[in-house]
This record gives sequence, structure tokens and C-alpha cells, in this order.
Amino acid sequence: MYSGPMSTSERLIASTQDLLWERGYVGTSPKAIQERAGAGQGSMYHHFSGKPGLALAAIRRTAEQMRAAAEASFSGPGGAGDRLRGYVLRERDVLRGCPVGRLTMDPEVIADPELRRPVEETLTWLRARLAAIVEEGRRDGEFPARLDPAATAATIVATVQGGYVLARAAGSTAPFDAAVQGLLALLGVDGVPEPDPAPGPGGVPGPPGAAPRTGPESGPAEAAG
Amino acid sequence: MYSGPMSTSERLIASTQDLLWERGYVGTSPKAIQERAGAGQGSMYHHFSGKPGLALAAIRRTAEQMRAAAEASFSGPGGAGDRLRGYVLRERDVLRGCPVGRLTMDPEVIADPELRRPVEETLTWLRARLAAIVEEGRRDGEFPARLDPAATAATIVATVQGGYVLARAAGSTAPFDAAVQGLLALLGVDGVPEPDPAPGPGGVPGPPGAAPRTGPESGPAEAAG
DNA sequence: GTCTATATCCAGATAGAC
DNA sequence: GTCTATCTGGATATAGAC
Repeated sequence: MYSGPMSTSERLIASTQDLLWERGYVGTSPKAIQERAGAGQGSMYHHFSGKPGLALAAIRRTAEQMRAAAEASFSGPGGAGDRLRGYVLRERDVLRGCPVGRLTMDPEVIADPELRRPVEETLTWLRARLAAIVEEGRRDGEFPARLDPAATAATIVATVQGGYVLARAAGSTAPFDAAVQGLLALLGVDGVPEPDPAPGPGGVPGPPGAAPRTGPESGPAEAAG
Repeated sequence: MYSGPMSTSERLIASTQDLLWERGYVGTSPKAIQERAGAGQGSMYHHFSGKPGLALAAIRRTAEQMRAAAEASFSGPGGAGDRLRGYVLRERDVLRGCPVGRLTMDPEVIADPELRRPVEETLTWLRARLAAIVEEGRRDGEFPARLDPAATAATIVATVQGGYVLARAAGSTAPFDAAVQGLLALLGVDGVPEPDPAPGPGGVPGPPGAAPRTGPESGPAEAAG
């Protein structure tokens, strides 16, 4: 991923990606985009048709990036269970939420078929890709044969997307981690693989047992997914 | 729930609840609230301190209503599995999303501790309530003893919240239904209970098997949850 | 309690010079 | 390609009459 000096139009796209992630479509003004990109109004309206056009370019870019990041987990080494665990446990900027899923709450994005399409395609691709992995694991005897791959895939994606919601509500990553550990346990793909295996108290009242990752949060501005 | 003629301040609160659900905090203007409530500017600023004050009243109201609606499922008849299934399958305005979870994507809500608190409390309550039900089912032998109640509860809430995201992205309730059926299958609480048991094709590429409810969507403006 | 000014600033964009 | 006006309207109030 080239990240040397960027052209004005690239900077405008990148700034819009950031702002759409942070504040959504309705909450993002042309002025804010221009300021963050270090560009004037003229530049923005020279390169793009207006806010919707620029948002479309930004959303497409974000969707591409999220796919690439997810595919890195999917096509990694190991069996279906390993790759599935790798995907749900992969490093994420949890408190920022998912830059694609977030757009789903934007009425103007949902109302505009062009803006919605990349969002829909990305999430549909994700479900299909996960369904294939569940199917593979089922064939290999890693998962119970009774699992419906498409439904299970939807549950996996939903758990991740909903995990962001719980984390942002709580102001903590703990509920995200709890949701993901609960999912892995239900799938029979248990165990914390990466570092920091010391279990701490969960973020919710009731019996303990979840093993939240307690690592740092505000990391790189990469796609979450 | 009394729903006769409402005072101006009640109409302002109700209108704000609707608009926060549809468009979020940043996307909701005082003017839009006033128009929907049939009230003038003066009335709004007489009864409330401004947009944040009115939003706080509306968010608290929505949180109360969602709790009441969820509690109706939780305290209903049947075993833990029945009540859990009743909760996740209960009628929802899926394409509208969750009026509480939605606020989580609003930067101004998350940044303001007063506005965030009702959101956090509601979702935390929901997890605790579900954890107790999972725990109960575990004791009764309905669920595997190895399940962690808190983590499983987080997974359940996350699946529902993420199901809304998938449904809105797809412009269809099918992925929500698929996610929920996948969850129930993982929990070993199978079967479509209510009407319309004829399974249709799922909304995702890959092997079929999910049984989406295909009923009407735009129903009453009640809390989803 | 409700209404109609009035005020300031920002959103979103166009025009045209450089 | 980029910049600085300039424009119309909405966001978010305050003031004060009724």
C-alpha cells in the first residue's frame, strides 16, 4: 500500500473516509473534509461532483480495503476453525466501529442506491466467504454437520458488527471480546490463541469467564470489518 | 400505555424519539422536531434547554420502552430456551434498526456522558438479563454446562444488533433472520415457532437452509431492541 | 405556554480570477 | 488545478410580544 505524498484528490478521498467513519455521512460537511485534506473548496468541486460523489469514491475505497483485510485472514494458513478464529480475533479498532457497517445507520446512504451498493456488496461478500469456510469445516468434520453455512456465516458477521455496538455503548472493548468468545465457544472453536492469555473479569454482571483482550485501542486507521 | 391527546412537551419528546431513530442525533434538527410535533420554536425552548436536553429526555424514554418490551419476552412463560427464542424471534421493525443501538454510531451521543448513559445502561441490562436466562437454562440442563452465561449473552445481543446492520445493508430482513436462525442452531434451540413455517431461499450465496420470516415490515413505531 | 422576529454561523454549492 | 468571493438556505438558538 503506497503511502508517500498524495495528490489532492487522494487526500480528499482519505479525509472523507476518515470522517465518514467517525461521523457518518450526515455528520460530515464539505468544509470539514477540505480542512482535513488541506484543500480549498475549489479543489474539491474540481475533482468531484459534490459531497455525494466524493462520498461514493470514499465508500468504494473503504470497501476495497476492508475486503483485502478480511481476505488476509480467510486465505491464511490453518484449517477452517483456525482461519475463522483468526478472523474474529484479528486486531480491530473496536471502539471506532466498522467503517462499512457504520454507514448502514446513515439514512442518506441507505436511501441512495449508489452509496448503498458498496456497503451491501461488501457485507454480502463477507457472508459468502465465511459460509464457504463453514462449509469447508463441516466437510472436514471440524464443525457439526447440522450447521447451516449461510445462517452460521450471518451469525458470525452479525456478532462482530453487534460487538462494535456493545463496545461503543460501554465505552470499552470488553463486550466485543465477550461476544466473540461466546461465539467461538458456541462454534466449538475455543481458546485464546494470541498473546495475553491471562483471563480478566468480563464487562457484564453475572458469572465471569470471558477472556477479553485488554490491549491498546486507538491504533492505525485501517479498515476494521 | 396511554395514547390519547398529548401535551406539547410529550409531542416534542415523541417526535424526537422518532427522528433520533430514523436519522440519529447529528441528522436531527430542532426545526424538524418542531414541525413533526406541530409546535413552534418558542415551545421547544420553553420546555427544554435545547437540542441536547430534549434528546436526553427522548433517549431516556426510548430506553425505558425498550426495556419494557424486552422484559415482556424474558418474563413470559416457558423454559429458558423458549424465552430466549421468544426474545430473538419477537416481532421487530428490522429495517428500521434498533432505536437504542443506533445511537451508538452517533459521535455526539457517545462523546456526551449524559446522553450515552441510558444507552449503556440499557444494553448492559439486556446482557445481564440474558445471562441470567442462559444460566438458568444451564442449570436446567437445557444448555451445555460449558457455556459462559455472560459471554453467551453478549453474543446473543450482538447477533441481534449486528442483524440490523446486515438487514439495512441488504435492504432486506433476510440476513437478520438468517443470523438469528444461525444463533438458535448454535444454541441448540432450533425450530421456527410462530406462523409461516415454510422455508424460503436465504439472502446470501451459498448453501440454503435459513428460514427467514417473510412477513411485512413497516409496522408500529415501537422499540425494537 | 405559545408565537413571531431576529441573529449568527455553517452547509453545500457556483463563478470566475489566477 | 487551486484559490477567493458570493449565494441560498438551514442549524441553533435568543428576545420579547401575546
